[in-house]
Formats: sequence, structure tokens, C-alpha cells
Amino acid sequence: MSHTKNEREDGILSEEQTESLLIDDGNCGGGGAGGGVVLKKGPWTSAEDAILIDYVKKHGEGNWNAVQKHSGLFRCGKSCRLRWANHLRPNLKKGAFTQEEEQLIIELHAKMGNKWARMAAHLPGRTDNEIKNYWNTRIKRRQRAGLPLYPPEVCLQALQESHGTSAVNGGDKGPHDILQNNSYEIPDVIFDSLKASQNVLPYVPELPDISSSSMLMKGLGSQYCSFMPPTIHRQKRLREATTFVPGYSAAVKNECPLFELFQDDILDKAPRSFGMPFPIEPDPATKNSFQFGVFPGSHTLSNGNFSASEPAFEAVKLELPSFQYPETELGNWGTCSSPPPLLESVDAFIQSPPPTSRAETDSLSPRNSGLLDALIHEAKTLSSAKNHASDKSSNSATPGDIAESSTFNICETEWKNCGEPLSPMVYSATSFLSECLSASGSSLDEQPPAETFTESRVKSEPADHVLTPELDSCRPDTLIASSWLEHGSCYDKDQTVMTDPIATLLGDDLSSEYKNDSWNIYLKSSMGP
DNA sequence: AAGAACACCAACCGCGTTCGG
DNA sequence: CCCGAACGCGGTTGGTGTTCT
Repeated sequence: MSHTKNEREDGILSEEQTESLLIDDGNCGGGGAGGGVVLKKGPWTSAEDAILIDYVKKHGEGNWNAVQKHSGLFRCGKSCRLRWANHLRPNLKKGAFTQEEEQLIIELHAKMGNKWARMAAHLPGRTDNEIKNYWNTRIKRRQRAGLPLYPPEVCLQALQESHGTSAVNGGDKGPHDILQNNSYEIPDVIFDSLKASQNVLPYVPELPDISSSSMLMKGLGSQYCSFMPPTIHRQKRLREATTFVPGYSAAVKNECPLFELFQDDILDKAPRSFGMPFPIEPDPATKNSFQFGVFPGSHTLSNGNFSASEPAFEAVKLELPSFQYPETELGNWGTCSSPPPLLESVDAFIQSPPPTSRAETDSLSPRNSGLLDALIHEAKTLSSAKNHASDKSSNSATPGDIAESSTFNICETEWKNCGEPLSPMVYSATSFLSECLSASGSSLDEQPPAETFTESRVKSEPADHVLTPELDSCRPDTLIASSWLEHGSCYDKDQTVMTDPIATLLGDDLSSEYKNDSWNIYLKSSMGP
């Protein structure tokens, strides 16, 4: 890394430079060590590096605040630790990530989320900062290109691992460890699918065509069709789109002609409709809802990460995913009688969250993990759904409520039938696969026959318990939750089933090709031109 | 050739956790 | 148990080089 102009060739700052640059604002690290002493900030010089290395050789790592006292280095302990950890410590591996490392990072991120330090532990010689920078760069690039953040292989693998580990969790792990266990960790892309369905499905009946296509594309790791964030110039997007793998794309195109139409369509219309590649005539009653659906959710049809760290869309921070809604709202979720009030309440909640509810939510969300809070809230959601559904169904009177409550009860029943709590990973992945399945039908206006849509349901479930459009439009999460509940018992035991929908969609040959090549395709698409 | 956009990297900052007094 | 210091982690910022228009 190049040093700044503040650094002389010998790497030592003049007194003037030091004075002008480096007035410690007292914010550094523990703060106390400096105590008003002038501490340097900014790029490290080689002289400083030498001092620090020398110090660590003599005193070892740790006690970083003592460095300044003992070595005369005008750096706060925090800065010293960082410099040592990221640049000076031995066995650091420099240079670009290898393909193996990239793959590992992606897999690890799918499992861990933004746990850079934990990820770094799996990559000898790499630092958390390095990995973080890599990921953030990559995520921006992929988001711009409208590509999925994870290859389908990773999703499936994570899913399979979640199946494999869910039963053997626990052991010596404490509660916190269990929470962070793979079985409960969700690739962000899954949440993205969740979000996509959240923001899109309920508003426009035709939308499933699109949303499910998007999920299908994600699920298949399609490198062809991409949702381009509206902020990207079309020209730019087109250029990036050409980086997709042609052969694979063609194959997918042939199997799913919808894709072709869709891509053309979205390229033309996405900029106008904020990612919704079709005309939207928002119901006046749901105007706010559309605002909600559009401005914060404009990225929901992109394949962006759901990580809160992603700065590409400023609205990301404003948008609360479903699992961040407070429990007090869950009753409404479960019993909403029509979309508009629900959506308005969502919008209102986002704009002025109830302090208490928000505080509760925040307390549940370890800063931006994007995964753990999801787990906690999903758990709470499901458990409170059990409670609220029955409560609300007895308290509220609208027919819609009754219908939805009954659906919830069915879900509850099936959930119990599952035997074990499925991880959100399973929850989400199965739902997105169910979307893939449903996408195989042309339009979701034409609701597939119950036998088709619920083909793999438990036999005891009556056909009239198939998800209703009312339910879909009321609570997209309910669709997903229901999908999970529908399929959970079916997919739970047999992992291979998970790929069958893909085979169904693509045909066996393409499916196997997809499985084998997904990584290469994925990495290729990540590399760009 | 110039400026904009982007990629990459290093470092800073704030917050949460841990630990010792 | 409480408090403060130290530490670690993750998010963010800012600088520089490269590529594109």
C-alpha cells in the first residue's frame, strides 16, 4: 500500500508534519493511554513498523497500550494492534486471494455471515480486514452486476450441512455457540429471496412471475438474468451483463424462455420501476406501501447481500427485514385482514418505529450480524406465531383472519410434525426452492393445482389448506413460512430432494451440469471481464 | 487528455465483551 | 456487583491507482 504524501522517503515524519497531522482526539482505543499526548494517525511509516516489530519481539503481543509508553511510538494501542495484526505479524500471506481461498471465503460467509475474524481463522495468513475488504469489494461488484452473492452450490451445501448438524447440535457448545452454529446460519442470499418475496409478492398478483423468476435465477445461480439496481446506468449494466457465461446462459434460456423476455424487460423497465420489470399501478390505498416496496426494497430484486454492511443502497438501512419487526407486530402479521393496513403499518413502523418495540428488536440484534438476529427473530417469530395465531384468531373477526389463522394453525401443526426446529436456513432455502417450483408454472395468476403445488406435502393436509392468494398478499413471510412448513417435513430427511426441483426445471442433464459447473460459473461471473 | 467511476487497501471509529481491581 | 481499562470485532472512511467514457 502506498503511503501518503505525509511520509518522507525515509519513512520518518518531520516534527512539523507530526504536529500538523497527529493531534490525538482522544478517541483512540481505550483512550486512556494517550491522555492528551500527541498520537499519530494515518499511514504507518517503515520506521514506526520497525519500532513496533522490535517492541513485539521484546515484549510479545498484547498490552498494546504499553507500546507507546515503552517504545516511544506515538501510536495508540489500538493502532499498534491493528498494524501488527494486519501487516507486521509473521506468516502473513500477501497478495491476491487464490481461487481456493475465494471459494472458501464464499462458503464461510454463507455459513458465518460477516464474521470476518472467524473466517480469517480458517484462512491461515489472511487477516479479517483483508477478507472483509475482499468481500465488500466483491459484494459491490456482484450487486452491481445483479449477480447472486452465493453460488447455488453453497446454498445447497449450507442447507445440507444444516440438515446434518441440526440434529447433533449442542454437545459442548453453549447457547451462544449453538446460535452461531452453522445449522442456524443463513446465507444472505436466502434472506434476499425472502426479502424479495416480502416486498414484491403481496402487492401485485402478477408479481410472482417475476419474483419467482428472480428466485429461480438465484436458485439456479443463473448468470444470465440479472436484476440490475436502478442506480446503474444501463450501458454499464449491459456491459457487465455480458460477463455472464454464454453457454450456461443459453442453456438456461432455452429451458426457461421466460428469462429472455424477462431480461429484456427488466433492462428496459427496471430503471423506471425500481427493479420491478413490469408496469405497476399502485392502489391508491397502498401508496405508502409502494413507497415502502420501492424505495427501501429497490434492491430486493437485485441479488444484493442482505448484510447491513452493504452501503450500496442507502435505503437498506431503513428497511427492516421481516424478522426485525417487533413481536407486537406479529399479531398483525398473523391476522391482517388486508394488505393495505398491513403495509401502512409496516411503512409507519419503519419510519417511526415504536421505541419499545424497536428497543426490543435492537436488543435482539447483535450489531448487524445479519444472521444471528435472523435466527433469534425467526425463532421468536415462529414461537410467537404459535401463540399469537391462536390468540388473534379468537379475538379478531374478519374472515381473512380466520383463514389466515387456520393456516397458521396448520403451519403450527406441521411444524410440530417436523419433530425438530428447522433452521432458518432450511426455512428459507426450502421456501426459495418452493418458489422455484412454483416458478415452473408460467404465471402465478394461475394458481397451480393443489396437487401440484403441494405435491410433497404431508398426506393428512387437506387440499383446501393450500396457501391462498389472500394469505400471500397479506404476509409474504407467511408464504415463505408456509413453504417451509410445507416442505420441511419432506426435505428434512432426504437432502437429495433439494436438487430435484432444479432437475425438474432444467432437466437432468442440465441439472447435473449445473451442479458440476456452478462453482466455476459462479467464480467466472465474479471475476468480470 | 481529462475527468469520472471503480477497485483496492489501510486505517480509523464505535461498540461490545472480557477481565481485573 | 460495579466500574474502568484493555481488547477484539465489524463497519466505515479516505487515499491512491486503474479503468472507462
